[in-house]
Amino acid sequence: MENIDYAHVFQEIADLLEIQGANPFRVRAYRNGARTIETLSKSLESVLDDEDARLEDLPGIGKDLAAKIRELFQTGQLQFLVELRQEVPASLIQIMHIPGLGPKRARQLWDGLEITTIEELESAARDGSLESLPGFGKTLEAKILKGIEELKARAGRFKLSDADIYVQPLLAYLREADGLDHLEVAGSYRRRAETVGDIDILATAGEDSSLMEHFVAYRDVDQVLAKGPTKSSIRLRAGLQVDLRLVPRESYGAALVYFTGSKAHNIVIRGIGRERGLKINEYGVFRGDQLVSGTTEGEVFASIDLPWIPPELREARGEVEAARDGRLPELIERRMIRGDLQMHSTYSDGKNSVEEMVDACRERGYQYMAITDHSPALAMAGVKPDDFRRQYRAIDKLQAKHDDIRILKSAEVDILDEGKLALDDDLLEEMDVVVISVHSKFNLTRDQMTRRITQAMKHPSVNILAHPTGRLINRREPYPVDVEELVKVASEYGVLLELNAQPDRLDLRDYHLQMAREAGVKIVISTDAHRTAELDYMTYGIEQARRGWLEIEHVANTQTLDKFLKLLRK
DNA sequence: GCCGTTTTCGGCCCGACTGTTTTCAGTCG
Repeated sequence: MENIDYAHVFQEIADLLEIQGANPFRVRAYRNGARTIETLSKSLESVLDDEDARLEDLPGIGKDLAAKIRELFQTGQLQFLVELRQEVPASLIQIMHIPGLGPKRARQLWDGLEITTIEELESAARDGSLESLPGFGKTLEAKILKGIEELKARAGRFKLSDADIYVQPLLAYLREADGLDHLEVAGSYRRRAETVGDIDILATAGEDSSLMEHFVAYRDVDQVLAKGPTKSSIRLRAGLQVDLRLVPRESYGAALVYFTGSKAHNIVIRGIGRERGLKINEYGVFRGDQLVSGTTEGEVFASIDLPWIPPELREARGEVEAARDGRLPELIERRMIRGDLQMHSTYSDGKNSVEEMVDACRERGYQYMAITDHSPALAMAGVKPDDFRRQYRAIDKLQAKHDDIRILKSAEVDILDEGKLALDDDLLEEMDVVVISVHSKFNLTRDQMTRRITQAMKHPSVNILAHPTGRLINRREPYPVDVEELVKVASEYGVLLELNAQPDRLDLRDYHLQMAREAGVKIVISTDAHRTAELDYMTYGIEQARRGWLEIEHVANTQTLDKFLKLLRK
């Protein structure tokens, strides 16, 4: 089991206890334990193996949770959870994923109307019987129906970062198989799409290879869905379906193109082949019955006179035409990043001190960084103006110790009603860079929200608009906002737009980035790290930037410190 | 359920917002 699987068990317990009406601090204890496990830099099972390490030394893990971890490790299940599921229908947890419904209302639905599933909830909302429950009115009913729609639309999709957690160990395991020569993940995972449905792995191997046997014997298999000589499917315990295809060596490139997709991209490619009398499929490129190429991807593209196209671009958004005309972008790479412009410290809701964040950025070879703690408008997380000034003095002292990195004084300032900012102008003027973002009142109309944000962008101190659409992947839709208008105002006023690299956010999205690129608006890729390890989310930002066609010149934090500062309007 | 100590138990984040209500409960961050 991976760390995230242990974390999920504790989250489920927390959810079920919450519905039961348990002591809220007990619930939180399970959630804290889950968070500790999820953010652990090493595997929980390696802690179990290590004689010098004790589970109980991990923050939030006491005697009880440690015992539960050991039980899970040894038996693969947890008696306590089994019993809990008999008391509370686990399907109620799904109901709590609908915005507006929490543990109390889930309990109310169960007690009052015997609703335990999304389907039952939907029909009760449709026939109006929900309104018979105290506290449920027409507005909430409509909100629930909308929430169910959105939940259905994303059913079964995994965030890319979650898929990585399962796919990487599986790949390492598969590479141990005898007689293997090529192994690669295709599909939306390879295109680095923000969510993935299932995982397609392609391989080539010798005739006596153990690969297929090895695959279905993987330790995390929940069910073997199909097993054949050239294709097998498994479902992992996490619910992720993985297909493994064994293809002939001479077809490997063609299969990789075919299974990497996207479907729309493949249609364009096949169309060009057909114009030239070629048939392109997963087995190769054919003229009549004659196989003409297909061993590598490069060969397949070359057969229709195209250069190799990076997988991130294969979305039929103009990449084939660009390839044909020799204007494929030279996509940005991780090593080009020289700074990170959004991160938090213990002054607000970050887990590491300013000094620890500075050291972590130096370790990553950055030339500059910005500490962007929250303004006071965000409940609990906010830093008061005096404390910002205290932080800036601390930064001065820290800066004196390091000449290899510039620590920019900053803040993530809340955009309030009507586009006002949550900090006073004189404090904003003391900052080296001002980052703004929306964290409240998401239910404005599109026009109101767009006006609110553009108004804030026009403030003369503002430099960067962070996570411009506010979406949380698989959890919350973006608030309604006209991104095209944001891009236009950014261009007029010299505001940079953020690509937030948190795997939950990835905001702006790939096609917005393409839009910004066209408009000449520079992008800042920031991790929004709340602990040092999250600085490595930069990779997820880079991948989305590549999907958005961004090159080095389009990304402000690829520039040297001097050039970056010149990009900030003053 | 965890933590830290006061070593045996009390404290654990809390304010904004929403939709419902008519003074507040539930959700959210």
